[in-house]
Amino acid sequence: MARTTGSRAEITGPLVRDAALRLFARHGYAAVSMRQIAATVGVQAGALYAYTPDKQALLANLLTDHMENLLAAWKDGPDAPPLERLEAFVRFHIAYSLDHADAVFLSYMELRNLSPANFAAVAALRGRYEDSLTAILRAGAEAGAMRLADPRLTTMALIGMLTGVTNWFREGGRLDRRAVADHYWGLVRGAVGAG
Amino acid sequence: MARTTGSRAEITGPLVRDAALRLFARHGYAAVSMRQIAATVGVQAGALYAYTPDKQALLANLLTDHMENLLAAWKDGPDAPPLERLEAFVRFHIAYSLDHADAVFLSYMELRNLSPANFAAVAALRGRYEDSLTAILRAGAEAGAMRLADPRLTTMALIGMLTGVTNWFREGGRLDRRAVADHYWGLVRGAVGAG
DNA sequence: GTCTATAGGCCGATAGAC
DNA sequence: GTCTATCGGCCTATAGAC
Repeated sequence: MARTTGSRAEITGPLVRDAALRLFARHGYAAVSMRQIAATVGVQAGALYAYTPDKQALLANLLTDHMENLLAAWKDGPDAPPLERLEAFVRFHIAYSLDHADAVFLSYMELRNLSPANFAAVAALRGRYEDSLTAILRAGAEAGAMRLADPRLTTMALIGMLTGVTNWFREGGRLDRRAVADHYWGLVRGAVGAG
Repeated sequence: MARTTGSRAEITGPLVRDAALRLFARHGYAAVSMRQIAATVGVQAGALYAYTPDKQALLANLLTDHMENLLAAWKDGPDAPPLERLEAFVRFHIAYSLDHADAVFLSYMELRNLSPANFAAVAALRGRYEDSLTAILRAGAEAGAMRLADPRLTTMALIGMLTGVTNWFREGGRLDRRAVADHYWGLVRGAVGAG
């Protein structure tokens, strides 16, 4: 069923979200005006309110969608050996973070600009993602494949280390993505006592 | 030499900086108005301009001072064994980050709001700090006390991991600072192949 | 050093035409 | 769905009195 001309809602909506994500990540939520977002998309400011009730909802939507997409993209293999599961997690997390650097940056930089209800929703999703790594670490420790003092602290430490790659990695630099992932996996393996 | 009454410049100046640091870290640079800072200090907005030429200089000053203080506080012992130097760095970095959480958070969250010149100055200071860890790792690898594939990448990974402690650590939580530092040191030791 | 007052401007959001 | 026009408000920074 081809659409007739007149409505551009299906393309403007995503464009608004893309522009907002990019601008919020680059300049900060508070520093970006609705007028700037509109100008990037190529519409007037008033038109944005056909796609979001207000600026705050636009941010909350970007962050919750990002966390849901992240959770949906991570496919654990609970029956595989723990070290294989951990390696898969490391490579997945690095690749996903680099592929969605704006969303990753935004979702731990602008949590403070969410309403309490929206904050709780995003925090809960993040907790579920962290839990999936903790489960791998526990399984590895129980199976004797890893040596670690505190699975929860190790979870936070490893996620911090892996996410940090977005702070310095540059496409076309000395190391490509594959080399970076290989090196990080070596560091993680050592950290969990499986060197 | 006791001061007579009349001038409160010596106390207002630091109060302005403290209030700005705290408010910028909590709400973001762009979201905080000069009026809010002034109200926190207990003066009118116009009075702030006796201490800073503008809002941007206030931010730049906070960030460069933070990096200079960090560099001044870190005392390496180049003649000690590399593993001892690394342990000292780990414990120092965690303690300093937790003691100055607002400044740490601000100085990698608001770099984008610096003018190019101010950005370059802060980035150069940060580079010097990173170099001091890289030097320890190189010394450890040469002495055979550590096994690592890439000292520079390992530097970025370790600093990311250690700084990340500010994202989740809460005073009075399950683990105290000493326990957290002990655990992180164990992870770092494993990561550099000195487990 | 701090105040009051204000200039000049951009903000988020809405109303109503098309 | 998008436009133009606009309301009411808050912003940074400055001027001039004390």
